[in-house]
Amino acid sequence: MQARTFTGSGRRAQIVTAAIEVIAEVGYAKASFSRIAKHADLSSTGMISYHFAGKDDLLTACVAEIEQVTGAFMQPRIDAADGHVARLRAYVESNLALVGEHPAAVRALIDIVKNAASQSPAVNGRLAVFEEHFRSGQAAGVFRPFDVRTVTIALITGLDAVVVTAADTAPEPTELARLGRELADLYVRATALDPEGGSA
Amino acid sequence: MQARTFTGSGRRAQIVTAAIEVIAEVGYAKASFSRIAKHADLSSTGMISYHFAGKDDLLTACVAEIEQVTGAFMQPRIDAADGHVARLRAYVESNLALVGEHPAAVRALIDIVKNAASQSPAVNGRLAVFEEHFRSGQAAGVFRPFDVRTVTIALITGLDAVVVTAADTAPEPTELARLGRELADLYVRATALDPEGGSA
Amino acid sequence: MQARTFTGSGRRAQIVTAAIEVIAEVGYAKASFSRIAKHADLSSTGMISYHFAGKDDLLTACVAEIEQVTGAFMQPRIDAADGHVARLRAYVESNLALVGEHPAAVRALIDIVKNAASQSPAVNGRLAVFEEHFRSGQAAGVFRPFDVRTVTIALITGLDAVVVTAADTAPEPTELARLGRELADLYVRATALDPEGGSA
Amino acid sequence: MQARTFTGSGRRAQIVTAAIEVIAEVGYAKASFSRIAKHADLSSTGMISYHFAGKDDLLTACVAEIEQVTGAFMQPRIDAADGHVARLRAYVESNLALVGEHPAAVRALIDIVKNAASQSPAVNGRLAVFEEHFRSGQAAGVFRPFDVRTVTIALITGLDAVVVTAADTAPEPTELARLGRELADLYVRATALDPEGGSA
DNA sequence: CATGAATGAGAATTCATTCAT
DNA sequence: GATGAATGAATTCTCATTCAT
Repeated sequence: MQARTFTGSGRRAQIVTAAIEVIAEVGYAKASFSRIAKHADLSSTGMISYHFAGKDDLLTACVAEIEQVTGAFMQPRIDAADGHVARLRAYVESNLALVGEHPAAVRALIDIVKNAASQSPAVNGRLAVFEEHFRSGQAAGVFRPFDVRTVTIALITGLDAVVVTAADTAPEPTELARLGRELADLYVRATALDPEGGSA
Repeated sequence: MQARTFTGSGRRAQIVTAAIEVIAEVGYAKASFSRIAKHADLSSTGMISYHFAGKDDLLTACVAEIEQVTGAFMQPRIDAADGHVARLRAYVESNLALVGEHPAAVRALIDIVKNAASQSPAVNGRLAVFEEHFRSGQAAGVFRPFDVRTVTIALITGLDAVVVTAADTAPEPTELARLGRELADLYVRATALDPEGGSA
Repeated sequence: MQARTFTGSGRRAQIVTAAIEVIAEVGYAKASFSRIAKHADLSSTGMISYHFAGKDDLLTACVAEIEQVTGAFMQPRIDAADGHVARLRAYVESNLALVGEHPAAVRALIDIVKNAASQSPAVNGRLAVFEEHFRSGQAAGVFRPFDVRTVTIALITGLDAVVVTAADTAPEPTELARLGRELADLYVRATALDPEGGSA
Repeated sequence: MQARTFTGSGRRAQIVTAAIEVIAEVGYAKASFSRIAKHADLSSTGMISYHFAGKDDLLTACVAEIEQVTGAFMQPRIDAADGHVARLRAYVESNLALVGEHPAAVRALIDIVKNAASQSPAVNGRLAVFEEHFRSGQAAGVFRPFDVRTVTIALITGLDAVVVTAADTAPEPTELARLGRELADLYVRATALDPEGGSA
């Protein structure tokens, strides 16, 4: 059922893997074809241009690959959670746990997202999932009424920033878990219904 | 009395202004000396190198200039607020309001911060102010106990992202005010003490 | 069998040749990538950067190429000479004869040597060969005892200067031969044992 | 009688002094107006262009100044020597002794001479003095007959090279004296008449 | 399919010189 | 006289892309 987001030929996969590692190491801005080719033990950058239509194409492939990997890690944890609030918490916590498993992928993804035009599909995809979650949660009466788009932007980028910070310092799994709980607490409180007995 | 944080000679100021506008327009990554020189009606990029020791120096000057401008707008509004919570709200709301006044400055600053090394003074300065505010608020018993650093990172970057989004769409002042209130609500709730009567 | 000290691909060789000629013409200091590219009919300096890691790399390749050429000319003449003194003479004379055969190579090499840091391998290599020759000659009792290093420096640079001067005026082979004899005489006398019957 | 080789106004002298020090430090090639201005505590390079017609003019002034200084040191020592051979020896030895007194001046002069066009007056001046000395010595029958020009070039540049090497290592005065004697020995032997009893 | 050489635009920086004040 | 801002050409190097083999 799963559409093949996979990178096709061996060469493509090899290049994508190298690109992700390079982006994670030196950042999006400095991830030139040269550097990626060198990292992938390719003798020339022509190779990359041959397999990808351009830098955007390569980046898209990287994002797809990363989402494959991160999805495989996070999705089961999110699915195991019951209810909108628990799923929000599971998202945040599994995202931080992910840092311990695939630090390069995480760092690369966030760096790409940060630098990509905000209209890019990758960015919008992540936003859309969150927005939908909040909207249905509001409909179900478990999230307070707030401007879904604005809150989504704030929370996702905040989460990204914490994840990047964590990835930079490579902390212990227990510390990652703590950060996840901290942030999940923050987000749950931020979106929770007002206490019912409140006079306001 | 105020030491001149101002950009010194006329030319320097002109270049800084142009640089800010260019960064706001095309982004940090593409803000080359060429582009800035063209924007500032300078005949050569050598001009810029003459007035600034390098790209870092120019960027630092830009940040200083922007902080001058934004501080002048936001500080009085923050100072007018009473108490930690109100000040947090004032910060968020005046930051959004600022978008209507100085969209280029806002966009440029955030782009610089995003791309600068996280150790840069500009970044750390903003974080430090927030952290201190949260810490004293916790001591005063108006914020719940949370990991100040983690929460600060999440909230500041979230705010930045909303601000950038707002700057991109150039909404009416009333819409900006609404966004400010939305986000302030979010942050106030996220950091508020638990209701005292709570059974949990 | 001889490992290829040769310049590898055709382009590299072409660039090295052009570089040597340019250095010979305008001197080390003014031998920019631009000039070399123009001389080699390359459309851009990027070409050179593509084939060589930097200016040092190109220069090293030039030196290797020149030493290849000059060695092929001088070595047989030196080897044909018998004894330390005759070999010293053969070195000096064949070096001046070389000017008639490869004036550009000779001029370029000396210019590079002059401007390179004195620690560069090219410089040290030439010195080492001479020093070893003097030392073994002293041990064999055919050269008087002198400070080998100091004398070597003086004689090599003196030889270089005469060679360059000769290269500048492009004299007849017979004139080159005469200059060679003159200088060889000078050096042989300078290093010869004192006459045995000398009272001093 | 001595024409005023002195640098005229205070500013000129200041610039010349700085230029000499900069050339001695970083070499002729990297001795830009910027660097010299900085070294001289001038706020702009325009100052230099104002006082000197161009780089050549400044260099000429440097050479004149250096020759003033070195002449003041060497000339008395040379004049004190009796006879052509002794004067040759005195020249060489005092030149090496000079390294201990004015290392910057020595280094700068040689660097300028090395890089200047061989037709420059500075270069020719030094050669002419030597040539004249050798010629009159030959006429007086104290030097053997040799090609004066060729030998002069070889010996002067050899001397320069040893001097530079010495200047780089900044040895003790006694070591400088030893080097001077070594080289003087070399040159005296190289130019000496054949032993009279020789059958040739 | 794959390669690696070629391309040409663009990057930041340094340079000697000029010129209005 | 003196200044320092301005100039524009030149420097090495990197970039993404193209193309013939």
